[in-house]
Formats: sequence, structure tokens, C-alpha cells
Amino acid sequence: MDTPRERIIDTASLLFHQQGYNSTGINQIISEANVAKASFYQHFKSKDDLCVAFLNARHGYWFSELITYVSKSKSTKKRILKAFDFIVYMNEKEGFRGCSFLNILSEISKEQGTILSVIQAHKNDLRKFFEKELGEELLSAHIYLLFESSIIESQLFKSNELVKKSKKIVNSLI
Amino acid sequence: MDTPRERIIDTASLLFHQQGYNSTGINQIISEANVAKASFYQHFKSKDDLCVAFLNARHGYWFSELITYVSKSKSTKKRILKAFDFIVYMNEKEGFRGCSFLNILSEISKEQGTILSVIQAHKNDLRKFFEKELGEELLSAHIYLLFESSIIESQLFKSNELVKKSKKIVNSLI
DNA sequence: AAGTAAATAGACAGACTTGTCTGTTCATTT
DNA sequence: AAATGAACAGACAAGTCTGTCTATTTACTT
Repeated sequence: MDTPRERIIDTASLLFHQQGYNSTGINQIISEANVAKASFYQHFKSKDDLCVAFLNARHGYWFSELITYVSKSKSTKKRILKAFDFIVYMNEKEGFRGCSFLNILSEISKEQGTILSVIQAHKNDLRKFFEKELGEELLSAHIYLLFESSIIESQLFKSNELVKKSKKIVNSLI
Repeated sequence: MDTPRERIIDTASLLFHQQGYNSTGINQIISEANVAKASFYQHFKSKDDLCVAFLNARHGYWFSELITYVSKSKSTKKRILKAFDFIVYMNEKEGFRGCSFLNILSEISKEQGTILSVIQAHKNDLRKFFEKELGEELLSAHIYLLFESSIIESQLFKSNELVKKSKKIVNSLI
């Protein structure tokens, strides 16, 4: 088995994603991760601290999955279209639970500025991904916006309908 | 002063919007609405029941504000562009707190199906709004998607930058 | 083999949550 | 003037939450 720290982050990832951040308690996390409470607070100084660690882990995981998924395609256009297939792939894999980062964005208050900046950094990296692929400023923003709403709308309607429409739109744009 | 029911919904609107749904307790709502707890449970059978009532009230308010805002313009194109100005207007008015419906979407579990369907109904009405204005299926979905991400991205970055970019994009589309 | 660091279990504090309940006061209507 | 319904205050149950604490056991290193 993994180290306590890894078990905590893995369990928290699952639970935050399934139930939301505020609806998931420390007690459930440590119980399902088979970790003592004192061990938890040895590794994380607070729940918000765990949240930041979770988001960083999620950032790494999600991006490496995306890059692996799209890099099979050779042309820019194909890679961009593949990114929208990636949403479908993740929706099916994770049950239409949307974006971890945007979900937590809805749950935090003004005081949790550290968490907000981690979320912003993640989305800035996503914007950069499209910018690097496409070069053009306005076009890459356009695709980024369609990408973002594709994730949210599939979470809302538990359906890939609008992801596929987005892909069709993007196909006509580039 | 208003009736207790109205005071409860008004207060809940404010607090849900500012702090989120799960972070706002019944006790705070009744205290700030100057209503007794027994009176609260005479009007709403649960917190989720209040949530539905709040979303319905918000739906009515938000749409009437949108229609008032855009109907000053005469052509379809101008009305669509005005809809994006409406986001900027609401962001400034409400402090970049995003969409009440999507915020609550991130907080609810699978068991809260009633709430989910109220959120879906709201967004379906928004889709219909664009469809009626534009006729074309794919184009109206396109604008709807840009509209949705404009709201979310401005909440995320506490800025109207991407709303304005969206407006520029939409201007070139129609 | 002794010592150190990290894990364990789980009690506890203090504050919070939703929802129920009793009993009182007020305003309107008959 | 009596009666009815709706509001009031607030105690209470039963459970949740985060975070701290003590005390014990395991595992690794010197």
C-alpha cells in the first residue's frame, strides 16, 4: 500500500470529486484512507491545506492525461479536436462530475485566496496550452471558452451532446 | 417590511450567493431575516425546499432583468451583443459571484434530483432564448456556450476580460 | 540491541448543523 | 369581545464538523 500521505490525497480526490469539498469531512477521509487523525494533521496543517495539495495533484494528473491523449495526433487541428474527445473520455470515466477546479471555485469564500489562485493557475495553463497550439490570441481564447463550457454543460445535462456540438463548431473554426 | 416568506427568500438569495449553499445555515438565514425558526419550517419543509424556492425566484428575477436589458435594442444582432453587456452589468452589480444555478450545481449530490432539474430547466430556457433570437440551431448553441463560459470565467478571474473577448467573437459570428 | 521517527487508536473540546417542539404574543376576522 | 391563525422566542435532540491531545505500537537506522 501507499504512504499515508498518498492514501489521503487519493481518497480525498475521489470524495471531493464525488461529494464536493464542503460535504466531505476529514473523518470520512481518514477512515476510508485508513489513516489516523494525528497522522493526517502531521501531513496537512488544515483541510484547506489538503485542498491545495489535492488541486496540485489533480493538476498534474489531468494535464498529463490530456497531453498523452492529444499527442497521438500529428497536426494542430487534429490535436485540438482530440482535446474535445478527451472531455468525452473523462466524462465517461468519471461520471460527468465536471471540473474539480470549477467545482471547488463555487464552494470557496473570499478568505480562501490561496485556493483561488491555484484554480486560476490551472486555468491559465489550459489557456496557454491552446495558445501554444494555435498561436492566434483571439482564436485560442475562443476555443478555450468552448472547451470550458463543454465541460460544464456536460456536467449539467449529464450528456456529451454539447461537447460534440462544440467539436463540430471548432472543426469549422480552424 | 415584507412577509416572513419573502424576507427568508431575499436573505437566502443574498447568503447563498455570497457564501454558497452548503456554507449557509438555517440559523443564519432566520437570524438575518428576523424570522422565527418555527415560521421558517411553516413555509419550507426543508432546506432543499427553500433552495428550490430560491432558484425559482432567481430564475424569474434574472430573466426579467435580462429581457429588460436587451429589449432596448431593435435588431437581433444588437440584442445578442447586449446580452453580453448584461453579464458585465451583473458582474459589477453582484461582485463577480457567477451564476447561482451553476454554483449550486457544484454543491449538490445525486440524491438532490429536484434541485438539479430546476437548474436544467433554467439553462434550457436560456438556450431557448438564443434559439428564438437566432433561429439557427448550431449558431445559437455556439453563442449559448460562449455566454456560459463568459459568466464562469469572469467569476474565476474576477474580471470582464473574457466577456469582452466573447462579445468581439460573437460580433464576428452574426 | 537501543534509539528515533512515524505511524496507530481514539477520546475530547467547542462549535456548528438541521429539524422538532413548547409555549407566548399579536393581528385580523367573525 | 371572542376566536382563529400566524408569527414570535428559544430550548432541545442528535448529529455533524475541524482540530488537539495523550498514549501506544510499529518500523527503520545506527
